[in-house]
Amino acid sequence: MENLGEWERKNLQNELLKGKEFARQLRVHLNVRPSTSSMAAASSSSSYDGGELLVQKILSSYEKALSLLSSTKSPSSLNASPRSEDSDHIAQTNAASRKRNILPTWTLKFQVTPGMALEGSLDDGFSWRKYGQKGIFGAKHPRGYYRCTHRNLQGCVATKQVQRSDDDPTIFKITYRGNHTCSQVSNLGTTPAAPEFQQQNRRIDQNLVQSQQTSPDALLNSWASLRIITENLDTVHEPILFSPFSYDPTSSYEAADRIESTSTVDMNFTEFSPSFLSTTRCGSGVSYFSGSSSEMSEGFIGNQKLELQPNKSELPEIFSSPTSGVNSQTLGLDFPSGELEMEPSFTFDNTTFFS
DNA sequence: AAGATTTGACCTGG
DNA sequence: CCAGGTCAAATCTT
Repeated sequence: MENLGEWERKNLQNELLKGKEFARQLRVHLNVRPSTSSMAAASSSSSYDGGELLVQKILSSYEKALSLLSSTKSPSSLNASPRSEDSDHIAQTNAASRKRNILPTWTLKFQVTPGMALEGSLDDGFSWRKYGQKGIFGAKHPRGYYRCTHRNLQGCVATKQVQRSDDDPTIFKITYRGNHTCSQVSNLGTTPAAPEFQQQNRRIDQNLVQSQQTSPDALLNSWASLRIITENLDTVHEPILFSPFSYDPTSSYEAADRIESTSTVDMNFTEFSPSFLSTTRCGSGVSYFSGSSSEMSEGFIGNQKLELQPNKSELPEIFSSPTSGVNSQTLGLDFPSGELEMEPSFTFDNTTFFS
């Protein structure tokens, strides 16, 4: 029985402030972007402006979230979602169930390729501990329930549910609930990932390192692309930022006005497991994504391309632990300047996911 | 031995 | 009452 209300709120506020600050820094970086400025000024101006625009949106989102947060005192103020109005009348006798209502939720979809293992719970960079599995009415496959490993130690409330798709068994729907509030950041090679996955991790990490060291494009190729599908995004209508996993502990929270909205990210993983993301273990948040609302129907639809324009020096700062300068150690993702266009082509090689 | 997973029981909201 | 979510004892793994 934890009473995380105040604690949660504090954390949220802290992270929002951090995120805001980082966004500010990003803006500075964007404004003084050195290398590509002169030569590529003309060619990249549009994307550059887009970056500035993104920063502004991010900042305004943070402002909004912070003001929402500070305008109220009680933890229940987090329940600023549209649906909260419905639940306002609900008796607040049960903190747990109430907490359930206030946690931001979003959904990813993964497509796996048969043959390879699916250990690590589709390792998304966080360490999860399975606490339940249940058959779901009308679903062929059971749903797995995971919570953050550091739940007890750090009170991290993040949970996720993993369910294999009925129609396409290679597709997994992963629903994340709550942002990570734990602060552990692991280093390369010391990830608490699923043991049987570690050999694979090592290999992949090496690939990653090589990708980083050789060319950012290689990494991008590894990333392939991903596609975002959003669902139930009732309040947000413009794409802001997508980080598929746990890159960015500092920009991870969904804005308060978006709590309970759900976005779906579809991605295939080809030959490159996201386990390389284990370098950012349990930061303070998983991804933050939003997108224009689009109906969510079958498979991979409603593709919405996200354009990221990370700079070499900028991204690690965003996509790393907020607590310290572990950038180079965490991901060190070197994105080339310019557009990063993602489509679903990651492929998981896991089959024992629901063993 | 400690931590993770499994699994049936229990709890809660609709 | 039922489906979904969580708990916790038993079991497994390292």
